Amino acid sequence: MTLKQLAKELNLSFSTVSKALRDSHEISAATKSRVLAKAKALNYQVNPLASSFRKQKSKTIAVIIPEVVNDFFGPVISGIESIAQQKGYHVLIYLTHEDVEREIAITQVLQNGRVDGVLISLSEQTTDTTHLDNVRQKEIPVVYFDRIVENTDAPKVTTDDYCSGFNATEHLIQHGCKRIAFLSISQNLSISHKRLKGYEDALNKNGIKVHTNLIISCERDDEKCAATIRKLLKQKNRPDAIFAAVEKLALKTYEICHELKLNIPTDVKVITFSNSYTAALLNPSLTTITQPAFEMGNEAATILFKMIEKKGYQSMKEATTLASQLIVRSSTK
Amino acid sequence: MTLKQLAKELNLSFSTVSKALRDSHEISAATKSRVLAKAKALNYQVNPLASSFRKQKSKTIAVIIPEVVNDFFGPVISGIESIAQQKGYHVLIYLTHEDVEREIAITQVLQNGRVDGVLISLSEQTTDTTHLDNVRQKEIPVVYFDRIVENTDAPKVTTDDYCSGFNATEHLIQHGCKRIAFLSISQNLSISHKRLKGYEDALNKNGIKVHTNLIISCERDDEKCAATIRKLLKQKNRPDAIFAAVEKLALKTYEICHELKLNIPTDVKVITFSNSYTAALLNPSLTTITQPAFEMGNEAATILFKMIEKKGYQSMKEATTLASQLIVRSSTK
DNA sequence: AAATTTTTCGACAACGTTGTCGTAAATAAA
DNA sequence: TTTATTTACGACAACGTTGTCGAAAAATTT
Repeated sequence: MTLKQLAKELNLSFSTVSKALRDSHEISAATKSRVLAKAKALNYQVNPLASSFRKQKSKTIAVIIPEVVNDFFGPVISGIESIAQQKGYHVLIYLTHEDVEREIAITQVLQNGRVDGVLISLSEQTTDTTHLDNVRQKEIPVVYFDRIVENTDAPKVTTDDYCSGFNATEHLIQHGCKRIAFLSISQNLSISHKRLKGYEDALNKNGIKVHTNLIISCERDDEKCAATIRKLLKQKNRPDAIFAAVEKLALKTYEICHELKLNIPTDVKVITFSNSYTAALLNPSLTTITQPAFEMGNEAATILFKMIEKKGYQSMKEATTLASQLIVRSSTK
Repeated sequence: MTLKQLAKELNLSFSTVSKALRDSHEISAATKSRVLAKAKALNYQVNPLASSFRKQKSKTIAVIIPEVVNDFFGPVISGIESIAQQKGYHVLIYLTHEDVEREIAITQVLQNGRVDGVLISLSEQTTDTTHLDNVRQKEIPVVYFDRIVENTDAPKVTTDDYCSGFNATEHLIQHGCKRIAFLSISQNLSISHKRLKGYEDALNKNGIKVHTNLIISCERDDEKCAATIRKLLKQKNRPDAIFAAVEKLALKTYEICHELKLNIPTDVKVITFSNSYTAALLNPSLTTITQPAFEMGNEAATILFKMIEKKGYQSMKEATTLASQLIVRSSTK
């Protein structure tokens, strides 16, 4: 059932029918309702491929994320999707698997009208973002969230990573910790930087020297990761607290502590960034800095749609910061 | 940069250029390489909107799932996306939030060429699937996964829910349990049915009477859910084991047990379907039936692409069953 | 009643691509 | 050499929709 067929049924020109369906002021109320009724009766629906092609608007956005196998990106997607569904937009999802080459390949494919906007959380390998600047040059708005890049005038949505890092560290210090190790995954990510800066500043403020050998960047590989943590906790001068920048590292720490018969929190206190519901149920329950993941998706999508809908999106360069929550549980008591 | 502009640069007709780019046998090797070189030099990319429209193929599939905020659907998406990326397809994601009306609205939107295929895991409210039959009638293949519908000849991918239910129950019986409660969320879902059937058959086989008041279907609402479990565990004749059909209910059980000072596994043993990595780290570690989520996404996508690519997809009606894994931990020892 | 404006609709040309068909030129078969 | 066949390209018409423009008909103003 196409527009032309519908028009023939109605004895109207197809341009009239088209305008009637889109509630154009050029069409009388009488014919509008006649068209609408017939369209409903014959279950006519516009062909989105044709419509998108004609208008050069896809009514689709892309979400590019490293992976979706943790408790952070799931809610983020949910937050994005709820706004998109509201606005009548469709959501394409792409996973980079932390691979910058894939990230580049994906952005390449988006450059030609397939999407009207892009939401991205960078891969841990990404240092340069010309591939995203290329997208933006094609008038396709880009919003960064969580894993952002600093030196861009594109809008970004993050949580207050510096404050969270600072507060988490002070929390440990207040509970008597002197040798606090900082575990993160990638040196490239701005979130790692900021969390680390918060950590360092908190130590300095409290008169604790920053030991670079307590600042550890783990590999992606699960085994190497475990080995690093094991080595850290086995050394004579072992840290009395672990501050993990990502949940995975905290869970590995739990495993290793169990293996080495180290008690949490007596021997080692543990704090981590995490959005996992099960943190409260761990043994011992895990103190977390929990990010407002759903809200972050929501906020990023809202900004993106503003940019898509208004043309003056060039002006939108603000950085939005959402507050994370420090949830104190047994692992730091 | 369009095809026409590219053709003008090359002093060729745009149909020649089009054919050269798609490696048509009608074009000589010499001009092909000339075209390809120029296209690369000018960074020409086909307009996907135009191409899709012309061919009436979107190179896009839809994934419709209830939600993405648990450890099951995340890996499923990952499994789907990896195949799609391989095949050069794009993945649209839609969340029903367990709402059948939304599910219907979503399928409505997909009917007109926006996607070449659909992967779906039904909402817990869905009993009737004419909305998906409508999609299939429009020659758009549909593959069901995990939360499927029985009475359809569309392909379906599930895990061996009956066996898992049976084995989990026998596992509890072998550990001395007599009063095993079965907790699920929806009566509509075929997975719930099958898991329940496995539970019942295991009881019968072992000479244990099936008590209908131990078969409990929880509401979606978190509070009501907790109240139901609390009531169950507070009664004089309380069950000595909980078999949860979904992870959420097992975690709620943990919470309530903590609240009521009931010891797991001494007072109550707990087993659940779950894909959570943290199950091993809970207090006590949680015995799970773990589904091969990533593989399920992979398998479903593979079948869908076969149907999309071959025209003889009408013949594909098989049901694929993947094996789940019973991982015994402390909560049932 | 004439002139002007508004309302309401139809004709038509895009949007960029793909596939069919026609047709020269080049090659092969008669 | 003539005829048949293949090769290599161009012309052109779609695909279904939207937006511009023109023009009758109706309503309004002079």
